[in-house]
Amino acid sequence: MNNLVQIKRLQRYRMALLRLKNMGLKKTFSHSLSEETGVSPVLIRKDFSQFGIRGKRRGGYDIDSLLDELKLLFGREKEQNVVLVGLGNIGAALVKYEGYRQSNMNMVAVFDIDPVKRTRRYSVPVYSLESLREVVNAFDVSVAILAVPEFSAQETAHYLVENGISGILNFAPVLLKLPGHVLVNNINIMIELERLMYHIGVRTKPI
Amino acid sequence: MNNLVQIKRLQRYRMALLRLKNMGLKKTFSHSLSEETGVSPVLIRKDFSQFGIRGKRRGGYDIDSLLDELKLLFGREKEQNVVLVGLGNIGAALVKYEGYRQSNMNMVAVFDIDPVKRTRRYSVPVYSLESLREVVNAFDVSVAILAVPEFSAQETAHYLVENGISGILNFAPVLLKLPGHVLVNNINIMIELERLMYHIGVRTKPI
DNA sequence: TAGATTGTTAATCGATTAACAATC
DNA sequence: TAGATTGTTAATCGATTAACAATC
Repeated sequence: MNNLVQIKRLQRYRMALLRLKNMGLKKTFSHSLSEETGVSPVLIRKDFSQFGIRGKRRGGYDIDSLLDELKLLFGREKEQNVVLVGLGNIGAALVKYEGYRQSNMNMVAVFDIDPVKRTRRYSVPVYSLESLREVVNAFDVSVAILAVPEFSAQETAHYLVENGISGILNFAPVLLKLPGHVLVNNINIMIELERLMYHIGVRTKPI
Repeated sequence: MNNLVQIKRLQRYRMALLRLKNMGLKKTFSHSLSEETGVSPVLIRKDFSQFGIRGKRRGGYDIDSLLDELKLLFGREKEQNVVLVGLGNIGAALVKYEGYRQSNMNMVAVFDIDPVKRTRRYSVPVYSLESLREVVNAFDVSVAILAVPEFSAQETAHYLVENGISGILNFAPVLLKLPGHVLVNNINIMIELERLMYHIGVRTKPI
């Protein structure tokens, strides 16, 4: 099993389960989850089975316990701290975003080189990058959101890694070159739009 | 070949090529591109070959022509229009974002149900959702960015599809249920962070 | 020419599915 | 019990890699 792909599927199952729970359902079956997620029923059962999640032979899966097991699997019982670097358009939107609490995450600090931006008042303190190491140590941070301009992304990412960060959610539209032990997830809006357009185009293209 | 995965790789090659071009290089080789992207040299050559992109047996690939061919492949020579729906935190950041032009995309309109938000002045006009169909027809829009709150995402997405949208870049943290012909790309910040944390956690977990 | 690199065909590997046994 | 569903083992399928031929 390609673990990366499998983990993505597990996250997808969880989103579907939240939806079903929200609709007031208590239990579900591999075929219902399949309908919600587009993943085949066998594969769903196999994924669950491989992570030690068991259903009832005839009664399907209990939604609440499924969600609990997934939460456990993703280590979401204990709160995890993140930092944000860069207070531009996207950075500002990300500080104001309210969803962290709900996912048991906590944004403990924001960093920006611009002193003017550091005077802005958010629910999260804004520091100069010089304080990064201190914050990383104090709050045991291993993951950072990188939302700086393209031209400084590589340099800043490198600085983050030097100061103890080992996972980066990168919003800058560049391929970061970092030591092999560092994990990077890229969010690139243009690339996502482009891929949508490509697939739509191909589909509607005359033979 | 899983076309979805292959297309993602091609986009990745392009990002690497832009970096190399930026560094002043004129040509490259499958092994250099491999170093930049983490994809094996054979697979890179195979990908190019399958899309009819040819190198020189001994001289590698010309970066500019490679970029041209990829641009052509992704249909990026002709401008494509998109709309944005939802002017919340993320929506506001996305209107202000400057990268569309560069990718030969054009945001032609923003939609929000809140009349107060419609008075805000951006470089893009803000309308009520009632005008959606008109804009879609006038500007031949097939892709929309959805940045509305979670509770209204499903309903709004459905409305978009009813009015001619067939590709959605979804920022709302929900699994959208839409007709099979509609393509959805999800951008979910919490899920990305969570996956980073999972992989870091697994890696550092004691045996 | 020798060496380096592309491009392709065959082999391998891993992920998904089919078949079916287990059981509630 | 019969029927429905899970969970697993074996088969298939597709994607990646290995091997190598082509050629600049």
